[in-house]
Formats: sequence, C-alpha cells, structure tokens
Amino acid sequence: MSDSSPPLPDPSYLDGLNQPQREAVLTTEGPVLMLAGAGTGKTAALTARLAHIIATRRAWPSQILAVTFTNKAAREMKERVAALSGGALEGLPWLGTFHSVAARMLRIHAELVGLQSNFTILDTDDQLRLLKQLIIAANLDEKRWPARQLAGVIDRWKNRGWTPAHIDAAESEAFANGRGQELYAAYQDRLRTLNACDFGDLLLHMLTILRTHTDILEQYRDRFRYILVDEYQDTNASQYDWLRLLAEPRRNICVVGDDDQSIYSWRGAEVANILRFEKDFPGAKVVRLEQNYRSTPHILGAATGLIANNAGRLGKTLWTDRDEGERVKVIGVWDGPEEARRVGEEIEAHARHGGRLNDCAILVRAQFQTREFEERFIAIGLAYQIVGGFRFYERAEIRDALAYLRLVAQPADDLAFERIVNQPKRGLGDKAIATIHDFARRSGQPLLLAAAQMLDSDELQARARNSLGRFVADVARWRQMAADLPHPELARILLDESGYTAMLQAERSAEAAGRLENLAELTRAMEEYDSLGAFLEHVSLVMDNDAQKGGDKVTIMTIHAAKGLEFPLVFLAGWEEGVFPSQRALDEGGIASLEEERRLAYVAITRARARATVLHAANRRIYGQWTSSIPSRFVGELPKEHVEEETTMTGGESLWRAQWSERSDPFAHLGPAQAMRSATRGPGWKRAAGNFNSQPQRIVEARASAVSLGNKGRDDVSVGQRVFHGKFGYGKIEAIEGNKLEIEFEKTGRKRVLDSFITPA
DNA sequence: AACATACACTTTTTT
DNA sequence: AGTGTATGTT
Repeated sequence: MSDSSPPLPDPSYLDGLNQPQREAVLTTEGPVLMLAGAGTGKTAALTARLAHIIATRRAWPSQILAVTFTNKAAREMKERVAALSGGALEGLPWLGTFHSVAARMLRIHAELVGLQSNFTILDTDDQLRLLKQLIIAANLDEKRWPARQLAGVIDRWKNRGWTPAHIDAAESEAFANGRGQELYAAYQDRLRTLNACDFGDLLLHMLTILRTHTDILEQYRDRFRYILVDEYQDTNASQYDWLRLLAEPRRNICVVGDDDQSIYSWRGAEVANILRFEKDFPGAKVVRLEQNYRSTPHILGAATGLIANNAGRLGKTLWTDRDEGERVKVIGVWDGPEEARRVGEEIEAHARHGGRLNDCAILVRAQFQTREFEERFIAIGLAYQIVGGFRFYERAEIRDALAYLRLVAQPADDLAFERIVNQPKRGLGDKAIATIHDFARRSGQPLLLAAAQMLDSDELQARARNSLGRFVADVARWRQMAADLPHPELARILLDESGYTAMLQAERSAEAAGRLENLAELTRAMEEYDSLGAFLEHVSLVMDNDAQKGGDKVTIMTIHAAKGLEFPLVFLAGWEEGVFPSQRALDEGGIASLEEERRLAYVAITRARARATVLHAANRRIYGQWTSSIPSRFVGELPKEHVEEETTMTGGESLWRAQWSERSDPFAHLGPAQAMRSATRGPGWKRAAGNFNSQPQRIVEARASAVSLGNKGRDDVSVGQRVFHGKFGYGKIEAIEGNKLEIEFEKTGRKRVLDSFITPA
C-alpha cells in the first residue's frame, strides 16, 4: 500500500490500517469528519490517531479531549491507545464520556453556578422523588401531571442547552398548562440548595460557564490542542454547542460517526449535527471508511438494501472482500413460543457442530421480547444471559446503602436523608417526616440539621423524638469515624450499626439473602477507589453492567444494547409490523421515527459476522393479549438476492385460507365486532393492521388463528400416534402444543396443523 | 405499620 | 399477563 516512498518505516500503530484509515490518522490538523460504516475499523483508526498525535509530540496526552458516549467505549479506547503507545502512557485524563469529562470540569468551577465542588449527582430515582415533591408543592394533581413527564420535559430542555431563562411561554406549555418553566426553575433552585445536579446539568452547567466566562473558555481552548468525538451522530444540541465552543479557534476537531447508525433521537440526539458538520467547519476533510471487515457480502448486501430506503443520508457504500457466505435467512413462524423454539434449535445445532454459545446473539426490539426466549432456554437447559434490565446500582438495597454514605459525606443531602430515616423502620412514619420537613422549610435548613434541632423542641412526639435522636446521634458519630476509617470499612459499620443488615437477616428469605450478598459486593467494589468521593462519582457516572462473565452463553439483548458489538451468529427476532417497527414509534414520530426504526434494523443486521437469521411470528402475546401480526415491512425491504425464505406455518398462507373457510367460524359465539376486538386489541394495533394494505388477506387468517390459540386442544391425541389428515394423508404425531400438532406425514413431510383437521388412523 | 385491594402502565437507555 | 404503586383498611 504505502511502501512506495517514505524512508522511515511506518510506525507500528499504522500496521494493518487501510488507506482511508491512514488518512484519518494522519490528517491531524483541521476539522475531520470520519464517516465510519458498521464494522469498518473505526476504533482502530481512532486509537491510532490518538497514538499518532502523542507519538509525534503534537500534543501531550493531557492536551487531548476525547469524548465517547459510554464508559465501555472510553475504556476500550484507553486500553488500546495504551497498548499502541507501548503502555508508557500516563493516561489520557480528558478521555471519557461526555458526562464524566463535564463532571470533572464542573467540580473545578462549581461555585460559578452556585454549587460546591463536592456536589452530588442525582440519578433518575432521586430526580423523580424531587420533582414529585415540587409538583405537589405547586398544587398540581400528580396524577394528571406525573413527575415522569416533567422529568422528560426538563430533560429535553437540558439536552437543547436551555436553562429556565431560555424557556418562553410557548415552551412552558409543555407541562401543566404553561407552568413548565416555573417548575423547571423551582427544580433548579432546589438542586442548588441540595448541592446536587442531574445528568443533564453536568453538561448544561459547563455550557453556561463556558458561555459566560470567557477566561475559562480560553483556558480550555488553549489546553485542548486536539478534540476527538466518537459516535458524533448521537450528540445532542447541548453537547454540540459545548464542542463548538471548545473547538475554536484551532478547529482540530475530528468527529467520527455513522448517520445510518443514529438510533438515539428519542433521547435528544440530533443526526443533523453530523449531517451539517461540513457546513459548520468549512474545509473539513471527509474520510469515508467503507471497507467492512465484519460481515459477509450477503449480510452486507441485505443491510445496504434495507437502509437504502431511508432518505437524507450522507451515503456510504460498504464493501468487503470476504467470501460470499450464507444468505440472510428469513423464517416465518406461528407464534412467539415457536420463534423461541426455532432459535433454540438453531443454536443447539450450532453447538452440536462444535460452535460456541458465546458466538450467538438474539437481538430484539424491546425488552419484553426477551421473556419468551428466557422461558424456552430454561426449559431446554441452554445457557443464556440477558444483557440490560436491572443494574446493580439501581437495586433498592444498594441505593439505601449509598444513601447512608451520601448522608455521612454530605449532611445536606435531603434526598438521602428521606430515603433512609425510616429504613430500617425506626418508628418515624409519614407524620413524623412531614413534621421534620415542615420545620426544615420554616427554618431554611437541611433535614438532618432541622431534625437535630427539633430534638430540643416538642414538635415531635416523645417516641419519635427518641428514635430520631438516636438516628441523628448515629449520623454524627459516623461522620466522625468517616474521617479516619477506610471507606469500605465505614460502609460495613454503617450497615451494621444502622440495623440495616439486621433487618435483612431477620427476613430469612432468599431475596434478603441475595440483598446481603449485593451489599457485600458493594463494599468489595469500594475497595478499588481511593476515596469515598471517588467511589460515589463512579457510582453515579460509571454505572456499567459489564456482565459478560465467564462461561459459554447465548446473549439476549435489545438492538440498542448491541450497538458496537458483533457476533458470528445473530438472530433477529420479532420482525413484525407493530413490534418492529414499533407501533409506538410510528404513532409518535411518523416518517422520522420509521427511518430511525430502519436504522435500528440496519444496526441489527450489521452485528452479524457470518449468519443472520430474521424471524417473524404470525401471532404474539402483547400486554397479555394475543395479537396477530404481519411480517415487518423491513423483511420485504431486504433484497431478494441476499435472502433465503422459509415458512414453517403449515402449507403457507393459501392453505390457511382454505382451512378457515371450510371450518366452522371460531367467532360464532361472538358478534363480529367483538370478535375483531378480541383479536386486535388497542388502537395502535388496530391501526397497524388496518393501514397495511399489501397483504390484507393475511390479517383475516391471523385473526382467526390467534383466537384458536386460546383453545385447549383435544385430548384424544398423543405423541407418536398415527393419524389421518384430509389433505396430507397419513402421518405420525411428533409434538403437541395446545391445539397445534406437529406431524411427520408419510407423503409430504413434517407439517404443523391444527388438531381439528386430523382423525386417529 | 402491616396488609389488602385497586389501578395504571407497559420501546429503545446512557450518563 | 404481570408488575409495581397508590390508596384504603385493619
């Protein structure tokens, strides 16, 4: 490739990089837009670029700002740069997630926005409790105006970089008939009093500081010689503004991303940021990474054909020199359980041929779809792991323990106080707490201090006062101990002396035992941090659940969670209208959302290295209702030449039609309107079915068949029995599932039929 | 304060 | 359906 001229050998960090990748590495000066398609070696290029900048002494590691979205990405980059640079790196202090970098800066300048540098970072739970209090204080009905909604509204505002001062009357309408702005302002006030901020604030506060304090802005502009941004298509407006401020005047900013993989608009990401990069930074060098090292041509072809249905793309043409490989298999099944069964069979076959389970992933659109697979895999004893779901630090006992620590670290942390005053039970019920609240508000102090003062008054009943007295004294004692105890030790003492451990021990349930284990795990984790503060920061910002422990397991996860990962075998389940694309996305966001769903499908397919299998079921239970569905439009958008179709539904659609017409109407006992309702429940589903005209006949079939699933199935048949079928002749029953039989017919092979069509032979 | 019953909500999720 | 929460009862 480039062995043509340079007298010096290429530095080792360029090894194995292709031409565009090298360009992205070596173009250090000026704006660079790196359009990196899925599987094109983006991280390799990025890390080499960092190594190059450092190796050529263009900047010290401390003069490089490199931001990612996830801790995982940050960690990986750090490790790989260290490896490329021979490990002799003192680390990249400004490589991290947007939030951790912003938090780091904000701790330095906290007082400029009315905080102290040891401010607390609230999580969603704290945030919601706080908002709820404010909603009630504003005399609003918390049912009609839920805290969740307000949290969403405020979050959106913060994502856009808007402080309460930016909210005009029209925007304010977003909550409680125009009181949005007022509540937002109240929330920010309250946060300041609590010396706390939420995730959005980390960026917003820093943005405010950079906007209003030129000296500080200049200081950072001077420091950051080079800026690097990963997953640029996922940046929101506030992150964008923040970057634009810092990138001037040098403009040595390199952003990496793929507009086709933008799947986070629902949380404020704006694809527009990447689309307009060349306008924002005229003269930007655009580098396209298009050689895919991950997938086979068939997989790539299927993904490319699908995404071509989106408008307004920057456009890339992925190619690969890998061998053709298998076509993308599309399997239509009867219902959710069969889908899980099929996938289980495929994986078992793979394992029988010596394949590893770690190579297999099942990707779903929504979390609820994981259950079907979980049940099936438990039944057949297939090792699996579900990624996502509950996070360690979100468990109640962990949050309680953290609240103890927070209160000790920061007595003004009212949210922590509220969480644990009566946990374990100390006889401080609602009324006692309300009284403390009231007193605190009147005297304008934090709850803990107010509580301490109330001990000398008769505001509380004697019993509550005694109990509260013990609690306040405990906290005071713990605070003293905190000064010279190692923090894991402190945590153990806190849990013991507070009676929290005793409370769980007394419970004697398996659940409680698990909680005790979790707490032990927590104190163990604390040992890795230098200080309590460092640990708390880790907990709020680095909530990684890097499960993937030992063992050979199939991975089940959402497509969102799979972004950035790859697997040899990928199963794409639930490709049905309404599920994927999600009906809700369609209802709320129209075309834009549909395109985002399509990008999600694109991300899903491109996770596969060797084999991709798409599945769709005719029937599925959603919210407890059997619902019929038609294959996702995305199935039809996969170019035929890259697809191999297979349908296990007995005899295909024509047969179903024939069977249902000759059969007595299963809805006979219901009126027609009612029958329709029982099959397609909920407005969204009804619309999905109603709007999709290309295959109307199948809706009818599916509707009928869906209800038949409720049938018990007859009891005069058994596995192994020889039976007769009017159309297929004689056969042997291989399996029974409710009223569906799987039969090996002597003439026509294995089929699935309804039991009502056979007679014992 | 413990318990029961009613009710509502159910996409994706990182920080 | 299933879960979690909010409210009401004892």
